Amino acid sequence: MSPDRLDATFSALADPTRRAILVRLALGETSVAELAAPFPISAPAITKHLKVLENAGLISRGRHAQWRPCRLEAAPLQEAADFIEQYRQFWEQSFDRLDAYLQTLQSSQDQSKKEKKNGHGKTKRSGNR
Amino acid sequence: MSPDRLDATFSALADPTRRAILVRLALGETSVAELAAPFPISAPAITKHLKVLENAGLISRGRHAQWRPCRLEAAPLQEAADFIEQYRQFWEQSFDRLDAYLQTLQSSQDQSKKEKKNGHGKTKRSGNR
DNA sequence: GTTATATTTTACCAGTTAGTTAATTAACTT
DNA sequence: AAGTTAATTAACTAACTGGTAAAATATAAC
Repeated sequence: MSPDRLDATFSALADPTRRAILVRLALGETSVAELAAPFPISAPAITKHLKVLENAGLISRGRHAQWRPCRLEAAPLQEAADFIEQYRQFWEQSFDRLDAYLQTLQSSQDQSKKEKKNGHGKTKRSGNR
Repeated sequence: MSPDRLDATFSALADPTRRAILVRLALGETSVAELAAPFPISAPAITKHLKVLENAGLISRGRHAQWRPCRLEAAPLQEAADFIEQYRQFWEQSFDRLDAYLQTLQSSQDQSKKEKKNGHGKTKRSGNR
């Protein structure tokens, strides 16, 4: 997955207007005017947002008379989710390293008592979903 | 979850240098100099990137002599993942709506033959993980 | 063919961003 | 106290962003 693509996806997602547009589009294909309706900004501003989303590959456009309907293209979103997921795995790993570290600390302190009960909440951390 | 927080998280993730820093930090806490090493940019530029990440809550900083080590804070990342996940569910739903639509189309065409075999690949779309 | 509707393009502006170099702060080392 | 190392702040610049208003384009409807 190219970094440029991730750049484009994440920066498209960084704007609340654009996120709202995506959520609306998940309900189905629709016109620019209907997309624009909820927002207090001008039509050209919406056109610009749509161009950002299109360049990021998050939406595509059609033609129907004087309307240019927008439809969702979810693939890049999936890539972004995958990046975060991969990252989340790293994060899990660093917890594991912390576990291991704390365990060695504890066992060096508890040399006399052979039991090492471990478990400082390993199962608690936000689940694997 | 506040929109501002999502804005900050996604725009922090929109830069490849910052993503690389996060991935490095997932391997463990480290100094600014070590974080800067792989990149062809100046130290002040790295300081700025770290400030962006810190403002987004994605990292936090410590003190150890003249070093200010950075450590990962994964919670906002999780929120971003949750947003995308929620969105992905919408996306699934729109596939379901498409399913329903195509099914009505097919059944209106196939009025004579009562069988409606459905399944145009419903199980194929990227799984629920 | 004129008029109305939907959308985009153009030209502009203010604020932000990512980078630079030079100077500054903070802490350790001798 | 003087010097070294780590990192930040300050001041500046070029490019990008999100917005505007006004003009242009494209299609439909009369």
